[in-house]
Amino acid sequence: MHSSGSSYVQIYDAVCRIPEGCVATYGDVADMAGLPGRARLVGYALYALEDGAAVPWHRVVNARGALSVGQASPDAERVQRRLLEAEGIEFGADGRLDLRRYRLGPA
DNA sequence: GAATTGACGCGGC
DNA sequence: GGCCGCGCCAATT
Repeated sequence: MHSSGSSYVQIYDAVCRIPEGCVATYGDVADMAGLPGRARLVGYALYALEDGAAVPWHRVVNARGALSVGQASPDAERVQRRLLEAEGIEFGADGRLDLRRYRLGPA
């Protein structure tokens, strides 16, 4: 019934759990969503997000501390960086952020 | 219905 | 520390 056969709702819920001013990797979100090892599914779920969704998708970055949104929309990457900086997250000269400082605990 | 791609992660060199 | 290859599942062609 309410399962809808899609675990994407779980992923969206996990992303919504990321506190402001912090970021999480695709693998972490997958783990929080109960999908260990399915980091790619997280990317698909966020890609399917509609413009205006109540999901802080900009707080999701790859394991390298960089933004992968550019692979889908080069313009979206700039928007993501803007939102992260607005939350107090600083980017390095290489366009990457400090995961050891902003990344959430695996749990 | 099969083959390919894709908002990734990790181990190995 | 950076680059290469494999694995994973879903959506698209």
